[in-house]
Amino acid sequence: MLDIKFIRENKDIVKEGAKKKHIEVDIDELLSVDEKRLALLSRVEFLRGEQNKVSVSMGSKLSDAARGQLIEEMKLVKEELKEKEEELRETIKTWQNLMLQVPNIPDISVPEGESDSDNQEVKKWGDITTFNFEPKDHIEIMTNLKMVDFDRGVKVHGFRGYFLLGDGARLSMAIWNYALDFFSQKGFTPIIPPIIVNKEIFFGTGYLPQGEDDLYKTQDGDFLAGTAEVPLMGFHSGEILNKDELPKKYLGFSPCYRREAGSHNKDVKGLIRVQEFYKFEQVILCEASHAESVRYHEELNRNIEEFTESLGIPYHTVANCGGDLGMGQVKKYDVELWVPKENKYREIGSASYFHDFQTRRLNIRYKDQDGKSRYVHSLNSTAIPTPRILVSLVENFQQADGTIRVPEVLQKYLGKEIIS
RNA sequence: GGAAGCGUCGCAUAGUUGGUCUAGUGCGCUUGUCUUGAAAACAAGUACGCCGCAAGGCGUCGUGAGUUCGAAUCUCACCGCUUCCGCCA
Repeated sequence: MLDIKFIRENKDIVKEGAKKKHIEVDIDELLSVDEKRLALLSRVEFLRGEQNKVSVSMGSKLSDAARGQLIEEMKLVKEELKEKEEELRETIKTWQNLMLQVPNIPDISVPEGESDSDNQEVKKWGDITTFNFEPKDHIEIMTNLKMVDFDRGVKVHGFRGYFLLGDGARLSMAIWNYALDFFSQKGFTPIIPPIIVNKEIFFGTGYLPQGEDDLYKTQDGDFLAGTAEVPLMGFHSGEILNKDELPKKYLGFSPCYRREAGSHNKDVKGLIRVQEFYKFEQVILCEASHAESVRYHEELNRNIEEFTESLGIPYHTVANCGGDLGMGQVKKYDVELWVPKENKYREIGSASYFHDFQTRRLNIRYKDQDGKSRYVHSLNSTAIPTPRILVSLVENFQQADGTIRVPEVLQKYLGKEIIS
C-alpha cells in the first residue's frame, strides 16, 4: 500500500511505476474517489460535531420544551448522518479496492522488460560443470539411489507429489542443519512460524487479493502460506517497535504450500516445481530509509550467494525486470543455479525489498528520534528451499558410476562423503 | 465439543441505573525544579489514527452491526483470553 498523500502529490510517478511493472491501474479514478471520500468525511465529521455539541448541552439542566425541540432537530441531523455515513462507507470500500491495486514503484535501477526473459544478469560465479560422461537428470540419479519416489508420491498426494527417502531425506535435513548454522552466524534469529495464517496477513504482505488462486484455503477461511515471509511479517503486525531494536533479522523455517495454479504445464516432472516444500527464509525489518533498504537488500542477496558458493554450485544472479516484479517489490534479485541436464540456470531464490509497502498494510511502526512514528521498511529473501536445491546439487555433483559426491560443507552434517 | 466468566489509551485498575467519560486513578516512563551527583519530594507531560496551513475538529473503550436525539455503558454476531467438564495426545 502506498501513502495516499504520496499518490496525490506524485501521480505521474505512480503511473510510470505501474507501467514499468506492466500493471493496469486507474490512478485518476482513484484520485476522484479519494476526493469524494474526503468531502463525505468532512461532512460526516461536521454532523457528528453538531451531535456532540447538543449532546453535551443535553447533559445539563434544560426545560422539557427546549429538550424536546433539540431532540426534534437532532432527528434531522441523524437522518442525514445515516445517509452520508452509508455513502462514505461505500466510497471507502471502493477506495480501498483501488488502493490495493496500486503497485509499489520500482527502483530506477530495475531493468525495463515484460517477463523473466528480460531479466539482466548482474553476476556470474563458478564455471559451468563439465562431465567426461553423459550426465543424468536429478530424477534418474535420485530414483536410482532410492532418494526419491515420485510414483508413490503421486499415488498418495497426486500431481507433483513426491516422497524423499533414505539419503534423500537425510540430505535434506543435512542442508537444513547447515543452513541453520550458516544463517545464525549472520545474526538471524531462527523462527518456526505457523503456516496456517489468517487473511489479513496475506493482504498485508500483498499475496491477497491478487494471488488467491495460488493459495490453499482452509474451511475456516485461513490460508496456507507459500512462504514463511507471510507469518514472519505478521509477527510484528500492529506493533510499534523501538528504533534501537532495528534491524530485526529473522530466519523462518517452514513448510510452504503453493497450488501452482497458473503453471500446470511447466516443470511437470521432478523436484523443481512442487506444491509442498520446505524453505528457510530471511526477513529483515529496518528503519525507514532507502539507503538502509538497499544496503540490507544487497546483504540478503549476498547471503544466498555465499551459501551457494559454500556448496560449490555454479550460479548467476539476475536483476528482475519491471514486469517480473510483484505488487509490492521495489527491486528484486534472483539467484539461479546451474542445472546441467537442462543446460541452464534455474531460480533457487530471490531477494526483494518493499520500502513501507507491506508495513503500511500491516501497521508495523517504530518511534524515531523526533518522537514521530514511522513505518519500518521490510525486506525478504529466500535462504534455501528444499527439495529444489537438490536438483542442482545432485546433478552438478553426480559421478560416472551414478553416485553423488557430497559438498564438503555438508559432509559433517550428512556423515558421509559419497551418496551411493 | 459443552458450561461459565472476561476483553478500557505501556502495565494495573475506576467506570452501578445510557448524557461535562472530549475516559478518572495508581505504577512505569519523559522533562523540569531542587541537589556536587543520585535518591526522595514537587511540577508538567505521557494511547493511536484521520481531516486541516493553522486554530481546531472527528474517530477508536477486542471487531462489526444495531437500538437511541445521545452508547465504554443496552441488543446481536464474530474474534480472542481464562476457568471447569469432555475428547485426544
